[in-house]
Amino acid sequence: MYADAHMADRKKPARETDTRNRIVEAALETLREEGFAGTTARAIAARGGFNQALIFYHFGSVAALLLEAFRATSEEQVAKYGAAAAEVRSLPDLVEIARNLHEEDLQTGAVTVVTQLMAAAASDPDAGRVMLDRFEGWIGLVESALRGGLKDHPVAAMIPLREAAYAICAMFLGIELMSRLDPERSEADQVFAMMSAVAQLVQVVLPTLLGQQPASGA
Amino acid sequence: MYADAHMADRKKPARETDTRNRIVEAALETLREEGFAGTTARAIAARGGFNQALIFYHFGSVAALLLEAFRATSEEQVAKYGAAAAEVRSLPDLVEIARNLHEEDLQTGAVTVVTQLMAAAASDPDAGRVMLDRFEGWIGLVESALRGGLKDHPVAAMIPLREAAYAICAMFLGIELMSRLDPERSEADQVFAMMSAVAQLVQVVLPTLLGQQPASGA
DNA sequence: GTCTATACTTGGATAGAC
DNA sequence: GTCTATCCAAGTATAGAC
Repeated sequence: MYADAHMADRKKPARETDTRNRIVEAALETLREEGFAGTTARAIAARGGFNQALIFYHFGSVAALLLEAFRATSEEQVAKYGAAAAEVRSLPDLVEIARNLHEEDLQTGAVTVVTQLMAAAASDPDAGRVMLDRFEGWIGLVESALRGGLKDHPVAAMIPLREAAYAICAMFLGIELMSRLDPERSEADQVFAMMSAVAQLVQVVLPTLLGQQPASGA
Repeated sequence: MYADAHMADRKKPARETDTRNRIVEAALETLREEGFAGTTARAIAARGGFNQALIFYHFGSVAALLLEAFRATSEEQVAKYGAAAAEVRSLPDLVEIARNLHEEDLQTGAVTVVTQLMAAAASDPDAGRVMLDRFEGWIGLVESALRGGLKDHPVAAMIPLREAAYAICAMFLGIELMSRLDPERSEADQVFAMMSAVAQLVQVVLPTLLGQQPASGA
């Protein structure tokens, strides 16, 4: 057995081992560039410029490393976008955040990593459950953004926001999944424009028709 | 070189070789059950009860087989749901179709196959382009269903239906991707219920508010 | 903790008999 | 057109030196 250094590292709050982070970074990068199928121990090590054996010493297996990598990137992203989500006061605000995240993903592939790992986890029930658990952070983020955006808006009472958030997250993952396949990535922009139009419609037109003030924000 | 039997088989309209179909079926089944990572030549052959070498004789490579399998399942599904889509006269109709397709996917995994192949194609530009091309059939199907469902409906003129169809397809793929990870698959049902509510809202309430008759159907 | 070397396994692909 | 046998490349993982 190896030294079990990959277990319960949370005890060392100060100065997480540098190497672990390097490995996680290299894993994410590989996932982004090569896809799940190409994310092997050798490929990760080559990209990170360290030894392949380190992966097993620190994480025990490639699969365990990938789950850990997902946790890391997920926490980071949720923290990053959570602040923005808390500021959402209208649906167009939310669409704007989504558009930014999409724009960022074109560069960093942060969401691509999620879709790759989700697809991979489809054949591994244990990994699947872990992934889903950790994805809750995203759904919760969108749900609270919806609550912020639809404050005092009549539709907030008409549809379950948790499910709406789920659907929105799903749509976002699907868009990344599809748009990755297009080298030009031309269509996603128009899709976000369409969503903007819908958001405007719901935010402004609908309340007016109901004889209310349009909800604030926008 | 092998006999190039995998090229240009379209010339033989009558009685496509039996074996090819068996192989394609086995490939789809494997993709469904084992995921992309587990879909190897050996696994496919074992599942289909034929020899591994046949894959290379008939298709040249595993990757080529998978693209062909996607074409087959895609055409079949589009044909199957295209009829239903043509009958769509309201948004709730469309949601109902989506719900049925989801229900079917729980059994047959037809959509799971798509998500698996899309994720896999993310790291192969050529395959990606082919996948996207062939996925157009789905987008077109949803778009024409939208046109049918929103006939004489005011929002049809307010949002680009092509983009809306794209987003709906993306959402559907995302839902399958996510719900696959949950052994109970409990949440998707509620998500479809939510979409039903939204569809009703758009279909009935909105036109009424605008002083029109609600669009027919529903 | 990190490196070298290597054991072991699996997968893609082909040759050649039938 | 199908099967057996096999080659070779690539993957996971570990042992053991440093």
